[in-house]
Amino acid sequence: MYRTIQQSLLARIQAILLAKYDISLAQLAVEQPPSIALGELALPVAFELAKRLRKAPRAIAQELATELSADLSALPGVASIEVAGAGYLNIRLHRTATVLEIAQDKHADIGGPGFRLIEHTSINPNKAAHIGHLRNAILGDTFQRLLRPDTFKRGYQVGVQNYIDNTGVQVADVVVGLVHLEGKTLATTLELLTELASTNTRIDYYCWDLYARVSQWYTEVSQPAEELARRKQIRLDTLHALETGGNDTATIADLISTAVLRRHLETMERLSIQYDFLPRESEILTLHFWDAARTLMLEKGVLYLETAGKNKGCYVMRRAGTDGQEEGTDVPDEDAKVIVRSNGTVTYVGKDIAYHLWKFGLLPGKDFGYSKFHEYPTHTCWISTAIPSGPQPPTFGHADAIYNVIDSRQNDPQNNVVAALRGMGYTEAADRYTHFSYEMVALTPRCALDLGYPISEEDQKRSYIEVSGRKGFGVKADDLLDRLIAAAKSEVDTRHPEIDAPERLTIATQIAVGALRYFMLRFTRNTVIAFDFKDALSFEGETGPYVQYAIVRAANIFRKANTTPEESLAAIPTLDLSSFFDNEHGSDLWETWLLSSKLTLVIEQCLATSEPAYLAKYAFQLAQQFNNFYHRHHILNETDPTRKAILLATAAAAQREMTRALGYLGIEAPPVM
RNA sequence: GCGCCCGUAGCUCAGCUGGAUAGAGCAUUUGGCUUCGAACCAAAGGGUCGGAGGUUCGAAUCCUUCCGGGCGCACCA
Repeated sequence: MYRTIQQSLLARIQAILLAKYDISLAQLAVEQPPSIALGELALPVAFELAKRLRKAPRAIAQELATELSADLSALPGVASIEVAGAGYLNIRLHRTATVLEIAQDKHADIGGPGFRLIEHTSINPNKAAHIGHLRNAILGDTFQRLLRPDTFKRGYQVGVQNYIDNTGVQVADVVVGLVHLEGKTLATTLELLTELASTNTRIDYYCWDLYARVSQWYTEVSQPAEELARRKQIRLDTLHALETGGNDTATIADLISTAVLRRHLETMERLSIQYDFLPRESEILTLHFWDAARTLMLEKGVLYLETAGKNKGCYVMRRAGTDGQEEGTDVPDEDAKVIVRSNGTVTYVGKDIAYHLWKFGLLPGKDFGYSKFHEYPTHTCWISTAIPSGPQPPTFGHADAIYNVIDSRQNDPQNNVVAALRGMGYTEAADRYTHFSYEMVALTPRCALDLGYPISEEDQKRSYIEVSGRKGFGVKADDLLDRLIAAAKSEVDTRHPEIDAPERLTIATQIAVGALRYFMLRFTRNTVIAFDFKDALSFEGETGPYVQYAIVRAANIFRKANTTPEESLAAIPTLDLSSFFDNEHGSDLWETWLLSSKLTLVIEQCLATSEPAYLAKYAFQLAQQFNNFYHRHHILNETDPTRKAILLATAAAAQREMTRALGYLGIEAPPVM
């Protein structure tokens, strides 16, 4: 609702500026005054114009105010306009009219045409998911929820994919561990998988340790140089076998990576995170996506053969952010990015360029085969295959815009892919390519010590320490979630002994997920999260459970009052609201309504900046506002029936928007807690 | 050396495209459960917004520079 009023106001101002001063401003700032007593909206536009019109800001503001006030009927919801301070244009809303609109759930719509592809999670399938992967998946999933069509907004068509690098060195390393450290064959690997399944041992946890052992095995200082060289060669041979396919080594890799992938999907589903499609690198290789991309890149002159210098014999591309060499000079661009090695194999960036051309539907004659991989309650998750089989899915390529949730350490490679697209003349695709970048999750030294990792004195002085899958150093996603559930469970057990045990577990799980998802979303993307169990396990203050608790409190009121939020809101048009909002005394009620009406505005802000943290912040602020309201007004004891009905409706409006906001954050509100 | 990010209260972080007295949470101190549940609320203390210049009516926000920290810069993925 707030958004609607804002939009009509801005349109009106711009029309006036054009007519009166012949000025058109693309962007107009709108704020909220420091106190509600000054109004609901503030426009600093007069300051902006002061220079250009060579007039005092206050004088301009006065002119605009007069102009706007002349036809208030053109501004629905606006009660008055006045000049304040050094030249602010302060707008007061018609409170009761606005409350009526909010009660009827009128709000601006969000959405548009086009298909948007979001890639997130993308964990190498050779180890358990850790807290860094959680940040990625939670960011991506939340953003996807903000875009997707639902009952609140028209939204955008979206596809969610999780890229699986099943033929890379990381998987190869685990295969090296199985074959060369554990002495496994294809047959005994199968036995191992059944054994792990029967003893309820997680394959991803098993691989976590094995991967760390292999990494250590490659660099064992006690070994002679020849032995280490032999081990490195084993690694390269294994990687080569995976890329080629059609051998026992590749089959072992496929068994392991698929089993680990299934665990990842389970882990993420615990957090209500789901996918539509799992494109795998193995198909990008076997379906020769790169060949089509290379042809295209050569045609467009983006890719060229280097004939001299250190990259002689390689196909290279100008690196992102460099000017390259002058035309006609013979000096090789030493800084160029190698795409095809001198031995003819393609690098990671090359494969990524091919993959991204596919995403935009720009890779001629190439598509994945698809088959069903996993069934969610509401939809199917597909996986790439070399040969299509059975029923076929909706189209996943041909995106109009893409969002890649990938951590900031991948800035360079991502920029190279964009540079390739741009170089090929696909400027529109390049413009609609969003690297949804975020900083890593690291551990505080104290946390690392608590977990029993040896930390050097130097590291102990740092504010955080980077996690490392290679070293097996980090906090596993499922372990963290289990600890959160246990902590929430013990609270629920003591607070609600009357509830059945399974129900208590459900509630504890909802609280744990709420705490975890909120924790990962409350930081803005480019803040490094220094992870600490004390903060992550907290259910108080600025946390998910705080918001959940506010919703539960509201629910209790309606239950005891023997009514529903819907009924309470429906009663608003029948009430005489005037004496309750249109004075200073009614300001705290009004502020609750006003804040409740800002969800659309906040979502649009999140989408425009690719920053879900704003929504987390909003959910918390609204819960704070509600809790304050809750303590100030004892609704059930209220004797004036009109006042009681208005208080109930106020609680209902806040509860409705808190629930929605949490829904977009992927957090459910438990019935009790 | 080059590129990106960060530096705001004791700690962890917000502060949107420059705007009205710099805000939260945690921690500390204090007050509030016979009340719709205290996973809560209220209050207090606590900040030269890393330093220095500059642009502007106006800078935590933009520009320059310096200091401190992080992460990237392979014929690895």
